[in-house]
Amino acid sequence: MKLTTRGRYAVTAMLDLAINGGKRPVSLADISGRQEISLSYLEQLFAKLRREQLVTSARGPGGGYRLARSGEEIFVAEIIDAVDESVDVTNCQGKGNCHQGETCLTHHLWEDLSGQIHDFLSQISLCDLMEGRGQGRGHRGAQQQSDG
Amino acid sequence: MKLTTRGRYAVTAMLDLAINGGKRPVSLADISGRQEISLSYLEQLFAKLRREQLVTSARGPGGGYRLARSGEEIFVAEIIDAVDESVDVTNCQGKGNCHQGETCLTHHLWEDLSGQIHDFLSQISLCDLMEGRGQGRGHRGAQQQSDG
DNA sequence: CTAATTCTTGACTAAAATAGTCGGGAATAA
DNA sequence: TTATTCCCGACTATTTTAGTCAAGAATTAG
Repeated sequence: MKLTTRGRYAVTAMLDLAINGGKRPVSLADISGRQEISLSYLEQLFAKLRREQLVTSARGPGGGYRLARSGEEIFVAEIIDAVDESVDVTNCQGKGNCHQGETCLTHHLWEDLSGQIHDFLSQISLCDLMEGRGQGRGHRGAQQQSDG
Repeated sequence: MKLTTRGRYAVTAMLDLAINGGKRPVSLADISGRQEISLSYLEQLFAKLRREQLVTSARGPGGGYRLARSGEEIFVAEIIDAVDESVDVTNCQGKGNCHQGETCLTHHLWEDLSGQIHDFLSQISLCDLMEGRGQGRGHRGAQQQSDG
């Protein structure tokens, strides 16, 4: 698991798709305009998102992209996984050739931690983000209250 | 919040410090040897860790670094924050000059999400990692059992 | 004091990742 | 047929990451 601007772009774009995608597909040009992400960069990202079957595409005029599933069934972790290859936690690549075990220990721990973050993000769907729920549980105190 | 190998190095190094640091400080040379991280790179990381008061230093023979607080009071999020400047979630820098509000919406959401990850990592202390608890709750099933 | 050890700092470099560009194509709807 | 849109690969610039080097300051041991 890795967390960079690239993943943010992908989540943002998918969210745009979720928000603006009704019956008709949404073109990358539209997303590019709204979210101020370069078109060609979006193309690269969506190539990956399509490969991971998070979106479907339609060519030709009026074409564009659609979510492959409903927003409730697409999770942030999937999106980030699709576009950000995960860091390799490897000095030893699991070869077990760490001289002292210490190395392996910390690698294991990081891997575990990374897995927890992944699990965490696997609970947050596009729908959750849209509805401002974030994660569906109360969290971070009072951010919902200002306009309540 | 950002999650890269650099942060992993920092967490690993701090964990090494927590494990191997008794009464005497631990030298970067030792950590470098054990964790196979280049000495000079560690120097850079620890400069930041020291600036953020996560470690204290002692020069001269027998010198090295010590945790500034107990392992229970140092959290993963702090370590990562210290060495990885956070991604800026900004097209509009909060200036509010987003033409449609859409942009601001997604930025806000990402910011929120990022905050949640941060909160999550703020709950995990070095001690938790050492004790293999990860986060102190049951999670990810059976990872402790293989060598039990 | 001297010498060895260790942190401290800054400048520099190489390699990789990120973000973005360009150009040609293929499918499709109008 | 033509405009639109995805599709794809190669290319480039910038930034970040990781690592190197060298000089210097503090401290302990002898």
